[in-house]
Amino acid sequence: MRIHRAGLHQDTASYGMELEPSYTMLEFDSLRPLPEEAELVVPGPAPSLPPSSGSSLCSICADKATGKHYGAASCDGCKGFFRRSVRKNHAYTCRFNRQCVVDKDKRNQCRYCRLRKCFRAGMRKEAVQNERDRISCRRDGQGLGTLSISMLLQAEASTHQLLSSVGGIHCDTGMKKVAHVGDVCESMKQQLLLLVEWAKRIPEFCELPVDDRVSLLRAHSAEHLILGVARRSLPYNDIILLGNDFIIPVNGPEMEVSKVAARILEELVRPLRELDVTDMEFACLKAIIFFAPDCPGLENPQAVRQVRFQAQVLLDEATYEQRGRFGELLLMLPPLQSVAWQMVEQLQLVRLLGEASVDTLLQEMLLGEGVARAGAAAGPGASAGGGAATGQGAQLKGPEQGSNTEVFSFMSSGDPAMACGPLGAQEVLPNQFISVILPVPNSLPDLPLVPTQTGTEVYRPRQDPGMAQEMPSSMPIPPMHRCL
Amino acid sequence: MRIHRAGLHQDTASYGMELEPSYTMLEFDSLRPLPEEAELVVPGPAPSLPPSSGSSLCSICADKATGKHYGAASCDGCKGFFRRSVRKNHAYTCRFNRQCVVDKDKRNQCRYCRLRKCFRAGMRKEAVQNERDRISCRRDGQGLGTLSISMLLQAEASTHQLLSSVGGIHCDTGMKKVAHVGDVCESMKQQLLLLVEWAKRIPEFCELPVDDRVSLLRAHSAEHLILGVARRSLPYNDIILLGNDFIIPVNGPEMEVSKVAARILEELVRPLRELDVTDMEFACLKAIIFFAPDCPGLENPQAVRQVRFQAQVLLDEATYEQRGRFGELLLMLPPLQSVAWQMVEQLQLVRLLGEASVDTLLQEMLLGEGVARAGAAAGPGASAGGGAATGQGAQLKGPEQGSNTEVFSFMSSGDPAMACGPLGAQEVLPNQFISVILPVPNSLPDLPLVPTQTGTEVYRPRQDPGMAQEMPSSMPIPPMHRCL
DNA sequence: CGGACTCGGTCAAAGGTCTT
DNA sequence: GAAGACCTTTGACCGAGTCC
Repeated sequence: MRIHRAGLHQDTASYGMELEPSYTMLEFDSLRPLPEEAELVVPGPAPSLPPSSGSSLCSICADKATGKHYGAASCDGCKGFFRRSVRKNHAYTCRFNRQCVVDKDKRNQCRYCRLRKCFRAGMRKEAVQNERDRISCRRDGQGLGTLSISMLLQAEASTHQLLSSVGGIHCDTGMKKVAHVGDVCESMKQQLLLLVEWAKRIPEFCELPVDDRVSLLRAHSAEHLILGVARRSLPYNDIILLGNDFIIPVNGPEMEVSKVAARILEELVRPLRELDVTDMEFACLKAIIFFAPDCPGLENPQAVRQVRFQAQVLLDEATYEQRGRFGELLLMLPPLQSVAWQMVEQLQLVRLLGEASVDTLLQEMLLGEGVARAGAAAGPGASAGGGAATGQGAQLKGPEQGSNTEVFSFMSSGDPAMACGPLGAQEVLPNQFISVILPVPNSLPDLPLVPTQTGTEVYRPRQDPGMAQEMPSSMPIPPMHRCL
Repeated sequence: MRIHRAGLHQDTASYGMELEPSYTMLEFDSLRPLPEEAELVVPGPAPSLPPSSGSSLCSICADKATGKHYGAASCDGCKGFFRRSVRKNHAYTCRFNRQCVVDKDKRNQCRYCRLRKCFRAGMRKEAVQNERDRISCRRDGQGLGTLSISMLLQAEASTHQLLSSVGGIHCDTGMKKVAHVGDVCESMKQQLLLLVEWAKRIPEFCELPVDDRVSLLRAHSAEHLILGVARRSLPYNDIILLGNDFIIPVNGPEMEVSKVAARILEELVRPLRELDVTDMEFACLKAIIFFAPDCPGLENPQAVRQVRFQAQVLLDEATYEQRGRFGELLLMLPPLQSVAWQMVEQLQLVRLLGEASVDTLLQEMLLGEGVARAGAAAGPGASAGGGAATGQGAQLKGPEQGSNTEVFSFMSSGDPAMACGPLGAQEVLPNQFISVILPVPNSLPDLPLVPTQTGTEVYRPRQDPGMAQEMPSSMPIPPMHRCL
């Protein structure tokens, strides 16, 4: 570099360096470079070619110089010696009279005199920089935790294999059938089973207590369905592609379903498409959603929080090349949660209307019903937390001190007959309370699923996770437990 | 290299500038002014320092910048480093915790963190060209907009002034009164007015069309209330401190209210306290929540999205020195949304039970009712979007093609008398549909607000933003419009 | 036309690597 | 651990298009 103006700091006086007995390197600070002629070991004649290449000789040991280093023409040896000495703050001592000859042959015989000659030749310790990063290409994986992107991608790939063999590669929308309610439920069931399989491929998940595993699987399963369907629908416009190759058009016949589809397209598919989300990012998002420490009734929320932390750091590092990308991805989660809730409401409605048979797995995972084994150990863990009756099944919060006696209550101001209709056809679990309000069919109730054009709203409470404690152990095992 | 200039600062004892052992430690100099601010703060009076006037600081290492390079103001060193890294497709690895400090002195100590910071500062791979062909697309825009942390902090401070004079500094919980329903509503009203004032101090907000301003104010007002109360309650345990100095104890008499309080404490206050959230971070979070592009009926969602983008990048930059902090902060938003919805349900319930008079402002902003002027221009903009009947008022989505005729429908299987009771006492807006389900009072309905111990769930639809178009213009101006 | 900007490239002199 | 031959990275400086 050319900023060697620092060499201009002149202190006239002392080249007569006094030989202080102090043996720290501090003493060299006062040394000033001597005129080169005076210092050259081979001063005068310089037989062959000193004048042409003045920089060819090391001004410390007269070896061949490799350039100027730290302010003085020097060889690699003296360069390295000076750097090591300064970096490590070495304190040398001369065993003789500090008048040792320093040349190519004898330069290693006295470090004290060699270093002193470095300073005299003009080397400055300020020119030695801080230690830098290593150059070697050691590949060190993720230093944090055990969660890795490759593992997440593998888990994802393994659950997609089944899918790809079914769906094939035919992006032709026109070839696909429009899904009816039963198709949607069937697809959801498939996807939920895949979600369980996905989770089981994550070691961090398998190490959790079984009740926590169940809680996590139930907590945000709806969001996983929505995220999955949004991802699958990325290549298309105005349609949602289900896992079983059915589609839901935005302007389909079943209006309430199409409304959810429209929100998926507008609030999720479109921004995800604009971001051009990668598989890696999807995998991380999925894990971030899955390992939700706020999930009610968790025995060990801190463990879950740590896994989520690893996942979000993984996503951060996977996206750091684009400013703001990480934030934009995480900011997809609130609308995802919102859309997922709306979908659950639709499902609740469908079940109550008897439009389709809602599988017990869907009931347990999406509707938060079914036999409650999860949360059995919620006792002290959920102490201050949980609380909150949590309407709308937000995050599957269950009131842990709520009533155990729950009954179905259903009513429609428009058609009271509907109230009791579907209830008989489904299993009503003991101690289960589900109340639902149906929208008023006011204009065109021609479509079976759509009693009204306005919003269809369903209230969906959750089971009490604490009530399992009082349940007889002989009760049937819920479907999710059988999966695990 | 500029280490030569280091010679000017006379070193003390340690010439062997060893690595500071702390250089990988967290350093929270979060008050470091942003480069843009630094420029703006010293606008005019710098005639004496021409060299420092036009030049800013490198946004990566704070060395003197030589201009904008690849999208970020940077020094020649970071410029060259970025170019080499991109050209050679280097993949660096941090030997530490990926939180290395990157400044003028230490920028060469971790290439991973340096490159990461280059991206964070706004450098883009695409700006690195391989050959000598100039791509004419210069003037890439400002990169980041005009939103600044100082402005956000000012807006925050100005709305807190009123507050601090009221609340004073008495952390003695015992001295405060337990809030009743009316106190809670009163506090909410105060805070909502402060929210409006806060928004009006943000230039980006003021530049939006009036309908969009109203939409934004309504969209996430409940979350702002919850975030504010959580922040205010940070120093306390087991109580929630309202803005008007009342408190809500977790084990208070009004159980449903206390349940919300418990969720606030557990899901929001506790993690926020563990993070030790700063004012700056709160300010950014508030803006991120506020500028929600998914807000229904927005005339110009892209403008809102850009502001939110700026806000989240600001938060990212304010937190980048602590690994994972940005993600943890953003991951507070889903539970915040969830708790906010539950609070709105409680409010809905309170109003229906006639427990307290719910101000029209609360109705408009929190319950999404009242005169609908917002969304009047929703016509083409909300085309594909919105859709979705959106139960539970998720993000205030309103069905834009839904029915305009909405009626109250209410039912309780336990106490039918309650169904019609409160409805008479409240104003039923025209074309309004509100259906609410009340929990079954099964065990101890002794508390007025708490009909049941189980979850209290309220269904809360929103008004149709599109219906305003058909409304006569002579209708009364809603309270929020008067504020603006 | 000319100065401000921001690309690309250069290469002395830093750094690190690795065998002896 | 030190020495030093050998290779990589850094960044100050410069030229060249482009746009005011």
